[in-house]
Amino acid sequence: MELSERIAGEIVMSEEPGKALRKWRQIFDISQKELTGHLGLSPSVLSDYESGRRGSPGVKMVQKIVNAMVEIDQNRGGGTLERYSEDSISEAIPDKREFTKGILAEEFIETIEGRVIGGKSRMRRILWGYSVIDSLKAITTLSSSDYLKVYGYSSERALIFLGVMYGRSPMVAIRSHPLKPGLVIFHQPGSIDPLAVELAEVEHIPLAVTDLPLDELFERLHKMN
Amino acid sequence: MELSERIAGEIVMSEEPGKALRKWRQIFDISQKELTGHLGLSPSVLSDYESGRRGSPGVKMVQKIVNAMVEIDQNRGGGTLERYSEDSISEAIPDKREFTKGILAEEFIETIEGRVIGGKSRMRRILWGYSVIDSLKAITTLSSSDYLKVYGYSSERALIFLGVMYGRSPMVAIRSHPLKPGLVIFHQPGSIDPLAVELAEVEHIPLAVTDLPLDELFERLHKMN
DNA sequence: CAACATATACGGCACTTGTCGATAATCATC
DNA sequence: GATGATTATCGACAAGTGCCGTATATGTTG
Repeated sequence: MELSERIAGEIVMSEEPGKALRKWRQIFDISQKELTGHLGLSPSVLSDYESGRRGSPGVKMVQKIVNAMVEIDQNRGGGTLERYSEDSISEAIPDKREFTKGILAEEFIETIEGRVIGGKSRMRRILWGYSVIDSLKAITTLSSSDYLKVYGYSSERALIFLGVMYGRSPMVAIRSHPLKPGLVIFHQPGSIDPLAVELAEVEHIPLAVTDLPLDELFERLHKMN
Repeated sequence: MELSERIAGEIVMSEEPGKALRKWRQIFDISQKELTGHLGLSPSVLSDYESGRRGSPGVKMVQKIVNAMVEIDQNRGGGTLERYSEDSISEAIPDKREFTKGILAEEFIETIEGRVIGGKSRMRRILWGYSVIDSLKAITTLSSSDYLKVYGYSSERALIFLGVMYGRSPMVAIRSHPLKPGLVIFHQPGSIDPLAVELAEVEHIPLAVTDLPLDELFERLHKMN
């Protein structure tokens, strides 16, 4: 899953590892000089690999190089990295934050005056952020790769769904998705499909409902920390 | 995406590549002897890598080894490979097949007397298999990693959902999942949620409904080729 | 516990990496 | 078309891989 592993894998399994190395260096837009500088090596080293004079670099070498590329990219603001992992933010996610310190699911629910309706077994989970999702916009405008972005840094977070009708679809989406949130909130749902509750139970994800007005909800979310 | 690349990536980026090598060899359940035999090498070679005497095998070495593991597994019937792409079959998927030659989505629909209700733009897609999914069982018994197994070798296949109520949840699941089918069929759905149709449209996945009795449906599926 | 299959350990040798530094070739671009 | 940055090429040498064969452990299982 790690991007660096994917890159490394591609390099290793490539016919000409040197070419693959170069490809990724260019994707990251880093010069041989900068890259080797970062590693305390002389530029000719990289050139030798890329051009194939050394045809089978050791895994430690590849490791160092890939890590260096990722680090350099990160120092620059992580542009490339992000382009290759998550996508640009869409309006389907009106709010999204990471906490500096964890907060118990229990407390989270309390703060937004939520009523727990399922997944009670894991109320003492620690959450590290939340994402607010406009259900309708999400399913109509988000691409599948966008879905990953719903989860920020940690998937141990609350997902708050707005505009929920029965709550069945969001829970099915969660069920079918490899990343699981630590808490699910429905904001002013129509009615609740028992299946939604059952899925929360099966996945051991606390599920709660809040009826706070939207602005009040955002208010309380922002005050959290 | 290639499993071999994922394995290679994991090996290369691992702290101890030797350990990772061993891990995968064991997952594939291949002895050092068999593996090295396949490569025309002596077993001590592998042992030396795995135990770390040679700490940084060259990429060509890793490549050879990973390829050998995959090949051996394939010669044996590809058990492990499959387990890592798809999982063991659950009753939520009563039927699932790969075709030997592709079939047009159009033809597929015709064969099962389907009525197209969305995603008409891509009727000439070629399908390479199908999976029948018992909707209720699927969402209640499949784990998220199981969901991958719905897709056999190719995601260019038809997904046939049984026991659909409105068709909303299956389409949302598809929407949120990175792998997309080439055709979606609902078997005797209750009513159809317009959103399901819209999603089919957005994803450019033909969506059709069939009212054939179940046994007749299976009959026709089996006759396909 | 034999007997067998499997895995580890290790000395040894040819060949390749890993690394430098210096020089030569490319490539923008002012 | 001269300047500066980027990449390519290459000889050199220490360190390490790639490979073998054999000897030794470490399991299994009849």
